[in-house]
Amino acid sequence: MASSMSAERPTLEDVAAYAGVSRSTASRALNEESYVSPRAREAVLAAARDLGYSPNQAARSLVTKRTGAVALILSEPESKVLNDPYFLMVMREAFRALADGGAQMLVMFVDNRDDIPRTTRFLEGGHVDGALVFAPHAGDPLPTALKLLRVPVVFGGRPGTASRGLYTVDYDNVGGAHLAATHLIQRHRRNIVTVCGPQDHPAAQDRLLGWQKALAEHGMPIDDRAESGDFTQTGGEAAMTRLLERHPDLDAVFAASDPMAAGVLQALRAHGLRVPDDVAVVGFDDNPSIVHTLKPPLTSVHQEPAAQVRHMITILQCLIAGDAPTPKRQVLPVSLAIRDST
Amino acid sequence: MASSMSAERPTLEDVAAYAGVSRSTASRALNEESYVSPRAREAVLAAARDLGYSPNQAARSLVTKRTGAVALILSEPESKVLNDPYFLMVMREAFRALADGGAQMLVMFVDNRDDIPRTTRFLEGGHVDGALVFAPHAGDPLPTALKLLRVPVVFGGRPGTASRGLYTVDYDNVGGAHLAATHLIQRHRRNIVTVCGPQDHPAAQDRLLGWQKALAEHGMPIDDRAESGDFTQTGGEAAMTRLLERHPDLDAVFAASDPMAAGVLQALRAHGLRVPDDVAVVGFDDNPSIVHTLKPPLTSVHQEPAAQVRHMITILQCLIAGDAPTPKRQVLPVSLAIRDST
DNA sequence: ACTCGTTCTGGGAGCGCTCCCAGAACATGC
DNA sequence: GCATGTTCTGGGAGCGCTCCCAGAACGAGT
Repeated sequence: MASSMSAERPTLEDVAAYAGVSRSTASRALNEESYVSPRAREAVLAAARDLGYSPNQAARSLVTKRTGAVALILSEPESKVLNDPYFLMVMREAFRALADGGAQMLVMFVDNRDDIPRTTRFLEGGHVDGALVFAPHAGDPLPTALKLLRVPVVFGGRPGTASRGLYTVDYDNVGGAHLAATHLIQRHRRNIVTVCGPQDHPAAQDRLLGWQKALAEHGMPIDDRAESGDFTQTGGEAAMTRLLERHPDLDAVFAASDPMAAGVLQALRAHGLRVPDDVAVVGFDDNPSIVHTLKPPLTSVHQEPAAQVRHMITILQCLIAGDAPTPKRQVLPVSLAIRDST
Repeated sequence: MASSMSAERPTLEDVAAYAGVSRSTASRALNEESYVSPRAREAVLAAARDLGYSPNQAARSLVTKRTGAVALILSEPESKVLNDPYFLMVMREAFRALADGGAQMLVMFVDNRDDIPRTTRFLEGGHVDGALVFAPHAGDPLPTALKLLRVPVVFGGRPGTASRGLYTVDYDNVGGAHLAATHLIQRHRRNIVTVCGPQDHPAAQDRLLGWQKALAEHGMPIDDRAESGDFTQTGGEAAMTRLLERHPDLDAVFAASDPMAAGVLQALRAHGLRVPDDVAVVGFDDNPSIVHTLKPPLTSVHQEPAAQVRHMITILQCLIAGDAPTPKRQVLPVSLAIRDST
């Protein structure tokens, strides 16, 4: 009763037989190598089309030692990631860029320390050719753990722990904050405060630093003028309220993220202050789904997640190919998108 | 110069040799099969530990015809997904549930029709054992395309097109909307409107239907009392403004999503109406990052994305194992989380 | 002693592919 | 004619694993 099922997937051998050539020639034709006669190539491609052939990845990667897959690792506690459209943009861009290069994207979340052994074991297991990692938290032990592996890894943003020697693609957070603060100064604001991010975040540290630098360059006071939010809207609102108590006469705010800027606007409205007439506000991220829905539309430091991800993938592909690109740390420029809030 | 590199990954043969048994016995010991003496099993496990052995997945799946990977396919245009924390919750839950079962999660986005061939080709290619698909849009051609494949597929939510014969795990949208409207009626509201979702969305259709049913059961008017938002906050605000013009004396609103409910609250505030004193508001989704930040906290129809995803995975695993679970269409119950907005 | 039955073991085959290498086919030079 | 390429082809080997099957080892019953 062993009648041959038509449901069997055709193999390379089937394609070769159908095309009247050998397995080797079929393989060469499909992999677009040289040393294949046009006649043979045509025949093989036609056969593959007719039979609906698609190569068995398992067999291929068994010999090439390549899986054609890349892991995207997001290391942030659940609550944070859920509210952050940034990660979704990153995921989409990564998927798209990888798919265009014929690679698959394997997503992994790391919620807590317990997930780390599983993650490293997985990466060591040879399931993927490399990994893109976002671990924005300073205390995160993941980067250190991954450093020991032989798997190529590229980090998005500056990881807080032991970033030395790692491949990273970061934004110019210092420069962006500097840009924002300078813009406020040019708008003749003289009483500038900041709602900064949590200082266990390298990105938040850099943004605070840039703000401080710009103000110091113009001889303006920085002490006691920074309040930390937690990168969320409610956190931004609370921080702004505290700042207003301390500096009732402030005339400009640099918020280290767009959601916090939204909170800032709320707090200002609650205090009866007009934007930008009484107080100018700048955000950071230039998140399209936030800046345009706010009233007034928010001036914000613009960064390009797509560019970051594509950069990371380029570097990773070099590493996978065996090259060691320099420099290890790349910093992408940011710009300022000026709107009605300043 | 062919000195053996210590960087070489150990194979099963190495483990067997180290343990002093054969390849077959080593395989049996590691795969926890019977017919292995305790002595041999111990030796093999110790050897695997000592050598840091992890099996080559490619080689394994070449013979087992299983990849141990499942695709998660999200079919929604970019703009929608970015604002929707629902998808991120789904992704995390799916990752976690699959990882616990030893399976990998491969994420794919389908933005437009052009992505469909790539997606089907990929699924046909045998890269994954099955797929979880979210395609909430009614016109989406993806479900029909996937129907023709031999790969097990389970849908989240009722796909608009040709849902007959597909495996689906949906929420009781009709029941949830009915629950919400009935609750408003019990709160002695007599002038109830709804901000419904886009009617090319099966879920939105169901929610409108449930609202209509509840009102009809109590002999209340439904004509001219539904305005469509696009599931976003701004859409909800606009729809509410239109409803207020038409029914200035309305005293309750059922919004078919939480973001739209947020817009409803904004519009009501702009019209100087108090919630819940003048107007009661119910949302849908019970999105934790929305309902608690609104003022007042929002009464909303509660659903459990985690339960949905786990259900989908259970069914998918059955299908992969070769079973055909019945019924094909599962509907999960929803409840009402009552807060201060009603 | 011998047959059974059960538990355990090792080797062979083979999954579908890529790589290597020997050699065929063809053109080009003297 | 023969030596010398260059282009093209097919078969063999082998990647690391699982499965099958023959047979060893061991006990228990006659």
